Amino acid sequence: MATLKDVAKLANVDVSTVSRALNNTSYVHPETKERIYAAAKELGYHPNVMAQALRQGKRHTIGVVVPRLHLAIFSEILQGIEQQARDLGYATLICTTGDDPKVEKECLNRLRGGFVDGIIIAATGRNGRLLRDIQASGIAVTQLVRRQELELSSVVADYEACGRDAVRFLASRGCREIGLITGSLHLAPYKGRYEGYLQAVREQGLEEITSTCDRDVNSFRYGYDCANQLLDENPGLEAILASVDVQGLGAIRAATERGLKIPEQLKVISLTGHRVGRMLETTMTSMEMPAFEMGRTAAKLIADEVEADAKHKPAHRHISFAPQLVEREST
Amino acid sequence: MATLKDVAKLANVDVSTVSRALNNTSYVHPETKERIYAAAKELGYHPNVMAQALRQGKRHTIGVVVPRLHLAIFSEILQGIEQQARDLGYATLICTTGDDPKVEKECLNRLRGGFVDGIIIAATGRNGRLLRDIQASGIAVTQLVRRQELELSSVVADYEACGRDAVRFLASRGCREIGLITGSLHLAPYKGRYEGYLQAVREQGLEEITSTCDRDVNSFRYGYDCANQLLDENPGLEAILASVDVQGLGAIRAATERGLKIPEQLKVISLTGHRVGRMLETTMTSMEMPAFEMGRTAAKLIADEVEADAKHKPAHRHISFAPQLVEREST
DNA sequence: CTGAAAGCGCTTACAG
DNA sequence: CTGAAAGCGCTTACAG
Repeated sequence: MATLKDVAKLANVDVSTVSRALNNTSYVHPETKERIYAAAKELGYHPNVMAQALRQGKRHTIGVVVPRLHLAIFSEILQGIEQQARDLGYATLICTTGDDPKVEKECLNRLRGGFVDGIIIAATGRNGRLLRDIQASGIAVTQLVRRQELELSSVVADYEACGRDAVRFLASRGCREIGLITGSLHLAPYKGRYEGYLQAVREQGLEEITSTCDRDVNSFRYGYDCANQLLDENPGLEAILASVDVQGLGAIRAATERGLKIPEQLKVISLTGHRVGRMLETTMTSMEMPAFEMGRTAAKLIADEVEADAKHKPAHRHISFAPQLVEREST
Repeated sequence: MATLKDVAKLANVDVSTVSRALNNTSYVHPETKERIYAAAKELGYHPNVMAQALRQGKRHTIGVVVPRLHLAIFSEILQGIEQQARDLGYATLICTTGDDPKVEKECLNRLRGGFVDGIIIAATGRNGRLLRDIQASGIAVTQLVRRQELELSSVVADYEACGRDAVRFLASRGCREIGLITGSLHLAPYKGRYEGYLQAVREQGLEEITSTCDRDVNSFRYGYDCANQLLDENPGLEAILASVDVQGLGAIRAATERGLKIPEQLKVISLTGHRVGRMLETTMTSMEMPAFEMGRTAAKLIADEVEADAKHKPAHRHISFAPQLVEREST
């Protein structure tokens, strides 16, 4: 790799002049500039970004830490983050944790060591202290999807509304027995959906019917097993709310295998839609997430904070997006 | 952020001693070590990885450049890359290009400038020269899924076998009219699947029936439109081969809307399965990709090359994986 | 066992 | 308009 020094030698000037010419950071005699450009081109010079970063103290990079990418909403949110970040001149560095606190800790420690200016994270919730430390050490941190630390900025969806609106919608269609497939209430999105569900269920004078099981929660199988459990225990069940799309697929499959007609005998709604619902044989009614926008917003938040003067950093902000009920064939 | 210097001052030793103690790179008196550890802990010291990298010339980071993550096989392959990379002590930096050559170029130029030791890429094919330059400049490059440059290592699936095996399987079930939804033949995977299809179709004495359309190729809509086109033009069509899972979803939907029973009146196979087929109402027969293994292998390849002596770099290697036909309800 | 020095590749006051 | 020098935070021969 050619360095500034090589270019300087070839162009017969000092490295500082090369730096100024290439970065357009001060006037350089046009002829000199010419020579420098030619030399840089000839050598195929590319600046070493690590050296730049070390010198300038800015890395122009955002780290994103999410539990998983495959068949999850995070891969869609990431598109928004990446696009916005690119527009603002930032690169994006993605880490997945599989929701393992240890892996998450490793990721964070790697990132904090100079790799990034800011971190966007959908956290396990077990490294809150570390996250606050990182923020305190001068790296901007924004929570994504899961809001666990109130002192850190966050971009989330209104999960309570998801649960509430879905129940109200079903009630307006005459459903009285509505089951919810949920997950660990330690995770804010599951808790939120549950609370919204509960509120609407009570308000409608219905009974609470929920199910969890002992599997990877973001999976087809989780939805499948829970749906079967709900149907076994509630012969009169009229509708199932799945927390996420892949659970919804599992629920639909379970219903199909039992010979239940959707939506006549059973209605199904996904409370976290990310473009999957409309692709199915029986399309699935979903609370569609503004995932792309959420990603863009998180990236913007981080960039704003990074670029603010150290003296008046913006206060942390909590932003919540409203998902939208998109009615399809499963209801 | 605390630096080595801060720790040195607090522990009353030279920075070099701190470095040696923290990295266990030479004997340090136990008592001194103790003091240093304590000081590091007190200050919450974390090494600046950019400075380390600049000094050592190694970054312990692999860049991954893929067209997209959402609902695509790349998000599954990435799990393999990340896990293997982590096991080998590398971080992973992901960029998505949306298959836009310009964005790809930007990504590559950013990565080459010191961010990574190696790059794994599913390329657009329009930056071949740049990729060879990068490899020549000392950054290891491995192609993923799409093998376009024969001088660069690659990890791909046997796409010809996908097309061939699927046709043979259908022929053995008595199908005679088999349509293929394909994409740009400039991309190796599409070309491979098409050629395998063609070979088997001829060998079975059948007629070639293909379809493309003018949309984003990795989409539900692409599969939906092409399937409709195939069905319109070939009233006797017995089976559809979709290139990727989301196209398969589109094809199934198109068939359903026409009132065709799957598999009795129409069979559907996805030639690039990544765990979606088994989640459907009518589960989809697929050529399942060993995506996780492919990811692991690509990461291993890069790491091997990075760690080899500059003198005897391993020659480039082309590795091909055999997908597996998993029969489900759609055939 | 530990310190002083050089240097990774860059940027940026400071002179002139 | 340009050069010489200092320094970002680290590692690593070189002495002692």
